[in-house]
Amino acid sequence: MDITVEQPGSRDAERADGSRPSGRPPLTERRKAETRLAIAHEAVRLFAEHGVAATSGEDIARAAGISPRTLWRYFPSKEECVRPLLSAGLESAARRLRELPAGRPLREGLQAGVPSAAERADVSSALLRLIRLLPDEPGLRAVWLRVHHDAERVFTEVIAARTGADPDGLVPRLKAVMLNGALRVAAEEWARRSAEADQAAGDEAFRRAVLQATESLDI
Amino acid sequence: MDITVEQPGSRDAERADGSRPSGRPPLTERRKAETRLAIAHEAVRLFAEHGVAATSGEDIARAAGISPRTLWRYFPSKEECVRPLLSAGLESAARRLRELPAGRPLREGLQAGVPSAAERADVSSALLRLIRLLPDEPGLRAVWLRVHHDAERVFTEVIAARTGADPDGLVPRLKAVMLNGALRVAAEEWARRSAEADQAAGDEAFRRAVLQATESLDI
DNA sequence: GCCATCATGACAGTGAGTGCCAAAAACTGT
DNA sequence: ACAGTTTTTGGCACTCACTGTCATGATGGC
Repeated sequence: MDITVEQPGSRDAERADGSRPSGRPPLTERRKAETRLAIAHEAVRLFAEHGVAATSGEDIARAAGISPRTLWRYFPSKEECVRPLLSAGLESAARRLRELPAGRPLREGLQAGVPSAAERADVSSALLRLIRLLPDEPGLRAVWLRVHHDAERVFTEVIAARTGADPDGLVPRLKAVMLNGALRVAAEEWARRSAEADQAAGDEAFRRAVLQATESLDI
Repeated sequence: MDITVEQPGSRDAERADGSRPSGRPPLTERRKAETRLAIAHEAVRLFAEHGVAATSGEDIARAAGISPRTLWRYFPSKEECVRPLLSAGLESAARRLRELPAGRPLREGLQAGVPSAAERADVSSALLRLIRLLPDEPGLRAVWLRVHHDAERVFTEVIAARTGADPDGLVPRLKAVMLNGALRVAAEEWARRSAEADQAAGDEAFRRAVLQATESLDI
């Protein structure tokens, strides 16, 4: 379910079966998730305004209203602060694919587009700004690549389950990685076209890329 | 030709037309390339023996017989020290694709396998050890991903030139990224099988992955 | 309201990475 | 071979990303 790697601050996320460890209050959990997202938004804003290099961890912490020590407990590096925004679309895509009725081609679960996948408008607009930062910011690009890399495992499992193939086999992994790369390009294209033209053009570009990829992969 | 990003220490690599800036002596150039590779080998050895976290930049510099300050001029981070090994195979693959006669399918330029692409036995064996470190070392995995990301541009151009498509268009980029991901999986599979079984098995796995990918991409 | 648990913050420390300048080495021409 | 120039290297001091540890405060269970 959860694509992001375990953060030191979220010691007890939900288990695979949905139960919570002892009696962990969802209130605290929710507040922590909000803090995570607030940090991400502030980080993107500062990165966009001054660049990554000129933004210190202390700056981000101050903007988010927490101490630097707490910031490092939420994220292992300042670049990683933007991860919640970058991974939102992929998590949503993975969820859709899992819930897709058997027999339907995977592309049906992927053509919803980025903005509807992000679900919240502020997330979507922050994501747009963020993706436009990627070409000039190698550190953020690295996070973008890592986020997608983390998603490969999930896609592999989904594809294997759907085609009845061995999840550790070569073909499902190959298709998953290729699909994943296509989703990355599609998202980048979405951001480019959304900024150049309008949102509809961005969505259209996303859909076209997904279709092209899923057809050639036959999924 | 050169996939690796420009390093601060190599201020004047060869130009695209093959000429050198003023009268830059190839002797110095060659010595620097040797130093780069020597650093890479020592870094892999130390990373494999003690782990990345327990290996300091000073350790690598001492093993390579240079000062720490010089090490940071050759590479921007200790993880990046392994880049020359990781990028060797991709550079070789890109070269093969460029030199492939027009009309031939791209897969013919890719099926040579990793070891022959690395050309030197010590590079190939170091690469094998290195790829086996990737699952446990997030920092090195990030370099692996970045190296492949850097190769995407080259593959895009090759594919666009071969199919007569617009190099800035969606389809060439899509195919390049997907092919690139497949090459990454193929190399990982090569390393796994080479260690589990023997070199022939590794080569076979590599070839199978490349064939599968190029066929579905129709290149 | 009391207790256990856990998130937060303050402080000090490590080490990666950089700017700056001086020394050394390599290349140029004569 | 030698002088002059350019380039590479090394030493030093510095910044800052990030961590271990402990004290403190907030939260939830009872």
